[in-house]
Amino acid sequence: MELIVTEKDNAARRIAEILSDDTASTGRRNGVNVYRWGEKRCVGLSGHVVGVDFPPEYADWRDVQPAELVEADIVKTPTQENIVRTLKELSGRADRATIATDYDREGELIGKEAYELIREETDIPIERVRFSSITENEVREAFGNPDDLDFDLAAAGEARQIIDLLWGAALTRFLSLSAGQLGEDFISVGRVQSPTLKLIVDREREIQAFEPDDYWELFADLLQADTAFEAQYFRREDGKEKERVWNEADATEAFERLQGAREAIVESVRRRTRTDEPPAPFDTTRYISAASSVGLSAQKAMSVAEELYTAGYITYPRTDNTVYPDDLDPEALLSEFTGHYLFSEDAESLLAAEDIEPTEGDEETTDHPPIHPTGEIPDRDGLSDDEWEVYELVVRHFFATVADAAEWEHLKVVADANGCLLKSNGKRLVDPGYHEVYPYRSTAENHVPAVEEGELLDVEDARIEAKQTQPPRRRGQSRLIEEMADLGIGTKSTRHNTLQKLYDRGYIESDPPRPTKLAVAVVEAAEKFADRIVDEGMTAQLEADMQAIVDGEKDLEEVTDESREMLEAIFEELHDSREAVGEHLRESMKADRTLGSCPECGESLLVRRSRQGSYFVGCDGFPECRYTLPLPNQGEPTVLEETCSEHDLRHVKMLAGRSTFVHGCPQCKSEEADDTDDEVIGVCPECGTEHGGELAIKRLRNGSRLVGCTRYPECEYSLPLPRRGDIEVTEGRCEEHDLPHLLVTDGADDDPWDLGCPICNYADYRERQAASEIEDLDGVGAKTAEKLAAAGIESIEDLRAADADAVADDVQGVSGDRLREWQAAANASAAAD
DNA sequence: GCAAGGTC
Repeated sequence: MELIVTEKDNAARRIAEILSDDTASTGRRNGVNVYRWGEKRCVGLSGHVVGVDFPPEYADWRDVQPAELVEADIVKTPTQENIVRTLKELSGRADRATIATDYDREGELIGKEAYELIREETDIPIERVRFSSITENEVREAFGNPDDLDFDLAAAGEARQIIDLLWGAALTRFLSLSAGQLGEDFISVGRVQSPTLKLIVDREREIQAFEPDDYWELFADLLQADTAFEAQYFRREDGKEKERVWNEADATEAFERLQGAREAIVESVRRRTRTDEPPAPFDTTRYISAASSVGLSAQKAMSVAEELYTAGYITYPRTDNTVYPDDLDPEALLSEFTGHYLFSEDAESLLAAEDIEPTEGDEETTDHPPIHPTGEIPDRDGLSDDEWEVYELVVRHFFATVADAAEWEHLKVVADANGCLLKSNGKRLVDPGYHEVYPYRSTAENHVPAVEEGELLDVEDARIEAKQTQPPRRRGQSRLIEEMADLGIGTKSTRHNTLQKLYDRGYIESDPPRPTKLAVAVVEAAEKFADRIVDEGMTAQLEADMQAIVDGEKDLEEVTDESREMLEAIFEELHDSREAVGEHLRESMKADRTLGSCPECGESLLVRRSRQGSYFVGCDGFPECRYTLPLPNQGEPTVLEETCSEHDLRHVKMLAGRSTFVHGCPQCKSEEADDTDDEVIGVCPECGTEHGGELAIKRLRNGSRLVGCTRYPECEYSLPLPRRGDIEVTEGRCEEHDLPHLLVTDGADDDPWDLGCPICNYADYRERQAASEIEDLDGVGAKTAEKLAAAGIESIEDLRAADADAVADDVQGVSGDRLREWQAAANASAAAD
C-alpha cells in the first residue's frame, strides 16, 4: 500500500480525485478522512500535528525562574492525537510513503514531522513531491518525479520554532511574574507581536509629540462663460509650487490682492494622459486591503475567504504569490462566467479582447497560486451577504487582472490674478479600462474646462482658509498588515491573528487601534532591557540564519545556541530590575483602569469587577472608602481619553461587539438618574389589579432606562427602553395594553422613532432578536435567515429543536449537513451561556 | 497558562 500525506484534508481530497481519476472513496478512521483507491491511501494533516514545548517539570510558572527556560530541553508532543494515530496506523500497513505537504518552508517542516511519525513505525521508503497549485498537470508531474525531503529546509523551520518558544516563553513569564499577573491576564511578548505593537506605540508617540503649525490656503473660482471651477493660490519657490502660506500677515496680504482681482489671465495649460494599470493578482495582504475597502475587518475577511475556499468557490486564501501559474488559462476561466446573470456581460467583453495577458505582481512564490475564483460559481442565495460580497470581489479582481489599463487625461491650468498665481487640476477618465469590471476604486473626475493660454477668465468668490498641520494618522488594521508584510514580520497566515492577539491581551483598543498604557509600558520595558524582542530586525536576523541553515553554512544547533547566549545576557541585565519593571507595569495597568479621583476621599477611582463578575467603578481606597458608581451590565468597559468637564472623570466605553456604546461619565449618569423622577404611564400588568402597582418610565443609575413597576423590588416586571434619546409620552394609546405610545427623539437631525406601546415593542424586539441570533451564526446571513424563518425557524431554540433533514427539504439551497453545523454552533453557544 | 506557525 502507498500512503500519501498532505498538509490538510482539502488538499488530500483533491489530490485523491486527480490521481484516482475521480474514483477515490472516502473512509473515516479515528474521525479523520482517509481517501482510498486501489492500493493508495491519502490522508490530510491539519498543519502542524506536533508542537514544541518544555518538559512538564517547567509547566508551573511559579516553580521555575524564567531564565531557566533558556537552557531547558525542548520536546515535541502530538497536538492532534487522532491524526497522529491515524498516520501511524496507516504507515504500519504501508510499503512506501509520499509527503505532499505545501511547497514552502513550513510545509517542509510539517512534512518532516510526518516523516518522523512514520519512522517511529516503519523504515519504508519516504519520498517528497512538490507542486504549487493543485491542478491536474502539476500534481501528475510532481508525482511522476518524486524527490527527497529537504532536511535543511525543515531544520530552518525548527530553528524558528525553538527561538520563538525560548524568547517568547521566557520573557513573557518574566514580565508576567514581575507584575504579578499570572491568571488569564498575563503579559506577553514575542518576535512578531512585539515589533507590531511597537509600530502602534511609536505612531502614538509621534502623535503625542506633534505640535501643529498654523497655515493658510487661498482659493477662488474661475469662470469661463458660465462654467465655474475652483482654483488654488500658490507661489513658486526654488522651482517648487507652494500652496501653504505660513504666516498670517502674508496670507492676509495675498488674500486682499486676490479679492481685488476681477480677472485672471491664463498663463499655461498643460495636458497629459496617464495610464492607470490594472491591479496585480491577489496575495493575502492585497486581498485583506481590498476587503477592508468594502468594510470587512482583517479577521472577517480571512474567515469569509476560508469559507469560500472550503466550499470550492475560490482558491486557497493564504498565499504570498502575485503571479498566476502557467496552468491558469484565463480564457477558460472567463468562459465559466459567461451566461451568469451578473458576471456574463463583463466576462464576454473581456473575452472579446484580442489577447488576454494577466497582470503580474513582484512576488512569484511556490506556495500557492494568487487568490482567484475556481470557476465553480455559488448560488447567490446560498451565501451570506458578506460571503457574496467577498466572492464578487475575488471574481472582479480576477477580471481586473485580465482587463486593459485605464486612461486618464489630466489638465492643469495656471492663471495669474492680480499678481496671484492660481492653479486648477482637472482629470477625466477617457478610457475606463479595468474600472468597468472593477468598481472598488475611485473614478471621481474633476472637471476643468478647456481654456486657452492668454484667455481672460472672471475671478469670483475669493476665500481664505485657516488650517493647521495634522499629526500622522493612526494606521488601520489592513494598513498595519501591509506594514508587517513590508517589514517581513509574521506570515500571510498569521498577521491578522497577531493583531487580534494584541486586542485580546489588552494592548490595543478601537479601530484604528491605539495602544493602552500597559502596551506603552511593555514596549518601554522591552526597549530598555530586551530591545531585540520589539525590533523587526530580530526577524531579519532569523531569516538570515535560516537561510544559512538551508545553504548548509550553519546548522540548527549553532543558530539556536547563539540565540540562547543572547537571551542569557538579557536575563543577566534583567535580574536586578525585576522589581522596577514589575512596578512600572502594574502602575500602567492601573492607569488603564483609572477614571480620575474619588470625590469622597481623593484616591483613584477604578473600573473594578465584583465577585459576581459584573463591572463597577470603585475607589482604590477601599475598604476605608466605599464610594462606588454603577456601570451598564452589557459589555466590557474600557476607559477613554475623553474627560468629563464637570467631574473630571474619564469617559467609559462598553465593548459589546456590534452593540458597543459610549457610556460617558458614570457620575453624570448616576446623578441624572437621581435627579429624574419616575413618570407613571399606566397600570402594571403583573401586579396592578391586586396590589396597585403602576408602570413608570425609570432612569437607572447605571445609565439604562426601562419601563418598570413602581413596586420594585416586590414586583420585578420590566420592559427595556433605548439607552439614547429623549422619550416623550404621546397621546396615542395601545388598546390592547392600555398604555400610551412612546416617541424617542435622538438628536435634532434624526427622525423621531415611534416606539409605540412598550409592551408591543418589547415583543417585537424579542422576535427580531431571535432572528438576528440566527443570522449571527457563521455563514447564515440575512437571506438564509429569511428563508429559515419562512420554514418556521425563527429563533435559536427553533433551530436546535428542528429536524435538519426535514428543514433541508423545505429550504432551497441549504443542505442537511449545513443545518447540522449550524445546530452544533447554536448548541455550543447555548452551552457557553 | 508562555511564541509563532500551520489549519478549522
